[in-house]
Amino acid sequence: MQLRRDRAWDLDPESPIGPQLHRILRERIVRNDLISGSKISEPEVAKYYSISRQPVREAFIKLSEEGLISIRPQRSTVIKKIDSEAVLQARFVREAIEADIVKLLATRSDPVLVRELRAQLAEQERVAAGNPAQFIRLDERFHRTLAEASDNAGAWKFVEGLKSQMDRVRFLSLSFFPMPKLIAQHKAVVDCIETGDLAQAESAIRLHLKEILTDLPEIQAVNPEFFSQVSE
Amino acid sequence: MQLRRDRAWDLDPESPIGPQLHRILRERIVRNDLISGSKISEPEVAKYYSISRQPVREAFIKLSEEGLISIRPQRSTVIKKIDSEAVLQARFVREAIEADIVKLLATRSDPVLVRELRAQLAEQERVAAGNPAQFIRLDERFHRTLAEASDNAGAWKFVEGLKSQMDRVRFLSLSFFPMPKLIAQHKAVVDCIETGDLAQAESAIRLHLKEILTDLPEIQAVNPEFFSQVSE
DNA sequence: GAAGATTGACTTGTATGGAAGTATGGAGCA
DNA sequence: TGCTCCATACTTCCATACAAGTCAATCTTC
Repeated sequence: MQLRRDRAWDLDPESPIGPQLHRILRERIVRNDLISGSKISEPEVAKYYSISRQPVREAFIKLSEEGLISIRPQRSTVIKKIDSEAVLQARFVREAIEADIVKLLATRSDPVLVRELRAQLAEQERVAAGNPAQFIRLDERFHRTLAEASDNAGAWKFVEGLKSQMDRVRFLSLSFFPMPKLIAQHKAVVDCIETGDLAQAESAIRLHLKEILTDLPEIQAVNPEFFSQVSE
Repeated sequence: MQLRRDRAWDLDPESPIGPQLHRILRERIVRNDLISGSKISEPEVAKYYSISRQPVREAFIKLSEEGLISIRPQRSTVIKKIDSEAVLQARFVREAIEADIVKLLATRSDPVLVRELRAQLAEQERVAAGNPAQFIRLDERFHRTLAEASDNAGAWKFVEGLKSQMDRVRFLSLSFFPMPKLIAQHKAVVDCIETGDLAQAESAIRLHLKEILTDLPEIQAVNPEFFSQVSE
């Protein structure tokens, strides 16, 4: 498969290799740098990164649990195509979690948090025009900030896992996705947190997280080769 | 450590050993069969089950991700004590997910599902008197049925991971936990699903999942040695 | 007797070799 | 030409060996 054409994905031989490799491979899969549907094998990756097969195997197992690859013993391991059903389920769970998080934040209405969020909003608007990839980073930071501010840092670990499924879709269509709209939705959430309006805050974040529902069919129609759906 | 005194926890050499061992060890930890705070090592477990270190290692990694053990490289691996903070966070996330699931089910109000749930309620009442451990199984089945009926089978995978933290607390005090009350709460949820009352359904499941909040302090006070809290 | 250095028995992380199963391509035959 | 069989090259899974770090007890030294 097309493992070559790497860039700065280097790993530090001083710290445990397995987890490092897991992050690297996940990133490459989510960004569609590693093409979905293609095969990938332990010795191949091991040789490429000049490490043994054991850490590779451990990374593979984690990727498999996230639903990004499919390990078929004695057959092969393939990078799964995007399963739109899995994306929808991840989105459902994520909406449920973040809705409760935002409700919690609205009951508190912490001024320090609001100021931090507004600073992030400004930064989002600054990069909104030109850099979609960078915006995705800022978006992740925004949602992580919400989770951690609710004293549920543990909750973010789950949301993070759910995001990888959704992010695969996003990276498919970096060009057309409506950053100004998303920023406005972020702003609505912050406003409701500030005013302490629970119901409005909840519906604002739920609306925001439903955005992908409208985009998904389009993106899937444009890039059918990246989705499993009926085929296979 | 006290790995001996096993019972029927045997593994099938025909199917992959790593995942099997993971389930077995998780079960033993959750049931406090393996004492929290004690050390556990790869070669020890490998020798006991007459397998190599490799599958054991894979099981350990998974347990570590669930927050049940703590792997300290070159030092040792210990079975984590119950972190009441982690329990609370798991509970929070679980409530959020299941609340949305039940809301979804109430909008549909599927008679077939309701009949299935009522059958489970009857079974719960049948064993309620004598067998707390069996009740926990039925309780898990009840909640899993809800998740799967919402066409979000994927969501259950997450709830399952969250449950392990909460179940550790439950197994600490099998004697005093109010099965009739819990069954009544289950029944309230089913009733609301049947009548299609979204708001009532949501508050019913949320109330049900808040039950552990009242029990946790008591249980922790009675069994302080199983909790981390202040000490380390 | 007390404090410090050292050796040895642990721990987990990584590397490598063998075993069992599967897919594939070519040879042989009808 | 088309089908069957078989050998070979893959794959993942498990076992074993080595490497590097940590901890504790013991021995030495003051």
